[in-house]
Amino acid sequence: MKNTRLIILQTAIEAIHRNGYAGLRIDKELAKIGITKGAFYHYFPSKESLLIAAIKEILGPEYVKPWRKIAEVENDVLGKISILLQKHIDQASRAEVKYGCIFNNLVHETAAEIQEVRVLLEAYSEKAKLYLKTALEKYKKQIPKFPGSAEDLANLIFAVYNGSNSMNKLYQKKTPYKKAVKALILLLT
Amino acid sequence: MKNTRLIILQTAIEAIHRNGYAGLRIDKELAKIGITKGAFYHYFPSKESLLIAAIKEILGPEYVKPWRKIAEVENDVLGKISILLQKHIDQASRAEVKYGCIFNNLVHETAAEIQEVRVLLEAYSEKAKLYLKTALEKYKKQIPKFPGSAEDLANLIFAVYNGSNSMNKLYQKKTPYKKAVKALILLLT
DNA sequence: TTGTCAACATACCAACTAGTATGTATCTTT
DNA sequence: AAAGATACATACTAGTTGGTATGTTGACAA
Repeated sequence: MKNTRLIILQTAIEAIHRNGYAGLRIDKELAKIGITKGAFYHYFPSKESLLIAAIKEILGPEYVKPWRKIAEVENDVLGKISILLQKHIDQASRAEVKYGCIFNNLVHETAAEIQEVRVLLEAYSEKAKLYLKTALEKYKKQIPKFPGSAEDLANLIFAVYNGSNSMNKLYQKKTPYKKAVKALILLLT
Repeated sequence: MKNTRLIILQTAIEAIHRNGYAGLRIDKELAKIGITKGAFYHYFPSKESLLIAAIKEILGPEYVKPWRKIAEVENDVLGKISILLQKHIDQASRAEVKYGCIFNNLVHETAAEIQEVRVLLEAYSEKAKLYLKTALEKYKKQIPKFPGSAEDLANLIFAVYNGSNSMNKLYQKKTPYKKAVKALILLLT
């Protein structure tokens, strides 16, 4: 079983990560895989449908995953959040620092242009933020330093998380974002 | 005096704001202005040189400006920073919420692709961050709640500032970022 | 055995797009 | 006033790119 469709999806995701969706050249990726346009248009009616499938089947769920785990945590929420924020960058390969988080990149590139994609990305992002908010509410006592609502704090953490993408891409190194996370945790503990 | 060059720059900036640099179609913008390719290539040797000129002459200085003012402030740094972060979104037009901050957009779009542009953007960003850091160091006593270094805090504030762009574009509204800023200020006062 | 359909391959196109080659009118300098 | 330099206009090209129309092959159902 070859599962050509999945191979197309994965190859496309890698390419989008490097060059963005607009920069994705279908022909070239197909040539790399060793198949032709016939195969591609057999599985996907258009380039845009490929993007939507990639988000729905792979990128969206992957983005939400670590945040869902936060909601399942029982103790030391702050420590777990800290680790999540750190991991986001520590585990990032050189390519990921250079090219950024593909989910966030797509927000920047397509949100203003393709409504359907924006709505999709928003849904996954909201889902992730809700997990975070839930965790923060559940263990509010563990964060005595913060006087505001879990909603506000969740948005702050998310802003930093999103900001990391800009900082990594711009500076091509991890230190600025690391310092930001350090400062945030310092303020909360 | 017509100053065709400046008109090209401003028109291009608007178009880049809407469609990104890759999405900028030189011909179409020239048609809008009512000039031809002869004029364009008289002033700019290439599309890329147009981008670089736009950053050096307009976008870079504009980006740094509010941060320089922060460094000149004498009292209530935190209040001034809060206002800066708020203004960033309060004064933003609907178009700016939809299309995001053009400077930050360029970071996302071109940093990984065009080294020269990345280095330029990094320089302006560093300049702005240095102003912020200087102000924070100068009036450290005004922020007793923060135990870390001015460097770390400056990076946190910048991460939030950068994150705003993602949040606005994704949610197409100002509230999530506003909540994030609210939480940050709450933590610092 | 024949018909159907999924899973591709081949060949082609129409539209676009940055950039170039060349021409020309006006302005400036000498 | 002659000689450039400046500020454009016109016309064209070479390379790309998403998408389509059509053909082929093998599996499987009837």
